[in-house]
Amino acid sequence: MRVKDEVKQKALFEATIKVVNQIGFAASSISKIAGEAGISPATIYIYHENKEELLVSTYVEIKRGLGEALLRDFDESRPIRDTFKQVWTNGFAYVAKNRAAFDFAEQFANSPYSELVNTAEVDKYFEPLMLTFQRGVQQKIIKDISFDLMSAFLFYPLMYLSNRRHCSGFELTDENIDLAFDMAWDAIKL
Amino acid sequence: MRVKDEVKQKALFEATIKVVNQIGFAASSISKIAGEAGISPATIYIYHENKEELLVSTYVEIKRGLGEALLRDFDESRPIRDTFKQVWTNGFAYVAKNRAAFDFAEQFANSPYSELVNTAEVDKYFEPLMLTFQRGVQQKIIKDISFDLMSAFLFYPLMYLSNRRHCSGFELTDENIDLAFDMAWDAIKL
Amino acid sequence: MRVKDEVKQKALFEATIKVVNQIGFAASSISKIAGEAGISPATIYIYHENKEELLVSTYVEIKRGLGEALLRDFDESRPIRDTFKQVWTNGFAYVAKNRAAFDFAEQFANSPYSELVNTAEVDKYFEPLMLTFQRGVQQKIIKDISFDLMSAFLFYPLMYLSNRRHCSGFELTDENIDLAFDMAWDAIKL
Amino acid sequence: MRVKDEVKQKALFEATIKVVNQIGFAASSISKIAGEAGISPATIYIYHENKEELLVSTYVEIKRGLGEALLRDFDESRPIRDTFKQVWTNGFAYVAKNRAAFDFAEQFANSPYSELVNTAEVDKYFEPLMLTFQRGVQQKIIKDISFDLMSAFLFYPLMYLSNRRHCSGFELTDENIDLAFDMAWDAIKL
DNA sequence: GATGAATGAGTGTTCATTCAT
DNA sequence: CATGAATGAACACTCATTCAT
Repeated sequence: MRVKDEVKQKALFEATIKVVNQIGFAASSISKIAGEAGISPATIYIYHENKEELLVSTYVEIKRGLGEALLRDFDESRPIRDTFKQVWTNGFAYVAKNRAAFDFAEQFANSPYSELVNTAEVDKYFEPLMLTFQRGVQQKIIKDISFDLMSAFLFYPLMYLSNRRHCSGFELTDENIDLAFDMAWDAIKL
Repeated sequence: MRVKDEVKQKALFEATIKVVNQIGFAASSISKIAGEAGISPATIYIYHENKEELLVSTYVEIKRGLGEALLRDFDESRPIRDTFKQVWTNGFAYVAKNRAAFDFAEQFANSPYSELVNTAEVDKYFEPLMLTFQRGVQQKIIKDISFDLMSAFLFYPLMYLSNRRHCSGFELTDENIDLAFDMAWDAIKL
Repeated sequence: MRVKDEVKQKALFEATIKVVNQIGFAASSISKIAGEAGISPATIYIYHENKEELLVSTYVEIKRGLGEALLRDFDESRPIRDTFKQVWTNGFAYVAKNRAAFDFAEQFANSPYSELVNTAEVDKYFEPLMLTFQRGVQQKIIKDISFDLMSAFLFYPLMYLSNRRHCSGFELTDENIDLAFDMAWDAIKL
Repeated sequence: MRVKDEVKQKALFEATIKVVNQIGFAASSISKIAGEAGISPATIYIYHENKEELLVSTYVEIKRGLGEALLRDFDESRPIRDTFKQVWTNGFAYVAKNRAAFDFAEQFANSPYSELVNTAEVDKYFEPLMLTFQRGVQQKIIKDISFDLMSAFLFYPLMYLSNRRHCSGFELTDENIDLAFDMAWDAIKL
């Protein structure tokens, strides 16, 4: 893979997301993605080793963007609850702005492709959150639980509530988002 | 005339689940499922209209079993917290016993196939839970929230914690399960 | 093949004709014909050895009916031109009443299945015409030509003009039919 | 990028004709045609949208060739009878040289595929004949009949007499061809 | 006599990928 | 760098036919 045209690279990511969201993982094909991106199927193989690598790197790219978004205005000096609330709000804002990318990631994460992801790389994008969580535990503000357990009541509900497939009834108003955060905080706070 | 074989019917469901779990939704094919079930691909079309219907009915069958499992020893006369705790425990017990079915359902629910499910039929299996939830709200034991919002902090964390793809770090010991339930209850209780 | 239910036998012929006309030879299948006839595919094999034999015998049955129709009111004692004119009129009347059967025969006759027909048996149904033709030649009323050559200008134009696929512009009014016969007769008369 | 191969294109047409003639429309398949042409079934889809389009375009190509052949040495300045005689002779010459193509066209024209043909395009190839016919009617050399009616006694008998399936008894000698033309002319001349 | 279950072989078509240009 | 041509392998699905009931 020779990196040359960054515009094309980006168009390719977007086409991949669009096609997968429109017709699903199973029906998505290299030629359809190429068609959507306005390039030849053969050209994809200049930018990506194979189909698998295209999908995985698209996912990682999304995760990178999500990590960036969640950490916007991140300020460790503020109280831990405020920090998490900011992340929570950022999360819903990201979904509102990047619905397609989010939907793709949800589908991807539940497919066997997800096993091919370099988890260390992805985790890196969320490291500050991990550290803040640990600080919260040490300061006895958060329950003495594992990161997974906290995620189950913080990040995962966020995803559930944002997922239109699962949760069409939840309106993403500021009020509702605040209400939901209170619930999440009740779950994890000591 | 030979009689339609219920054993074969069941073997087909199990083969479908197994294949999808092993190689994923996208790579699963009728012929692979048939091979796993030890029958001819053509035979599948005697039992199911097409691939879609095979997958959907497999999912609905799993959901039926899950509903049944969650409602085991269901007793509305007990305190609402106890009722939910029972459901919670039943849920983890179901996953422990039916890991494959659970994994299939997780993948299915995040695929576009999920749009083909008759949601009314599936919801029916979980109706008593809905009613208990509503009773909890009326009795001011549970926060005044929608069913979706409660699910985000009760059923969905259960699934997350049970999902080995997402959450390999959480050990499903009784202790951990109890701890997690406390968190869920903290989130939804008034 | 055990002949048992003549009603079913007839329904089978009609279903065969209908299906072939609706979807064409290539797409016609035993199961579709069985469906149209309201019986099981397996039952067809009680009445017919295989698909081929079903189609061929349907064709022969049609030809029998056509022969019968053409020879209605056949009277060798009348002038030869009148005899042929009667046959000509009968032919168009047959098509008007048995459009489906006619269309089937046209499709069949141009397929390789036609090679499987016992031509001697079919020719038998049209023998009186052959004899009248020969009489016409002997009496020097008709040109000294082969039966094939006469057919090319008598029976075949009849079929062409009746074939909606080829000839949608020709209206089958009595006047047009008379006019066309005059042309046919001009061609073959001495 | 490899260049689309015109030789392959032609081989494909010929293979299509050959297979259809050998085993019939109903039994002809893409893979058999590909096998005959010495290419992969998938390659056919580079040259043709689908099976239907392959068959239809093969037919149109044949019709184009037939039109060209019929109009060889076409000279409107000669007497109308001579013009038609020339066309008639050309027709039999075409069949003699292109038996396979002719047989394919006969089968095709009697199949439901024929409905997919752009008739305007095909008619164009035969337009000069149409005009000559109209001139003949105006000059009161030919009966005042429709083009269809004339075809029934000119082109169609030509096809019948050339069709080995229908007409094995007619020998295509010059003498017989002349004799048959006299009959056709008797039918249509005023 | 009648039929639904069963299947191996086949259908038209699309796939991910390679390669010559 | 980019691509259209090419393909073996696979796809979902239907076929004609058999057979136990």
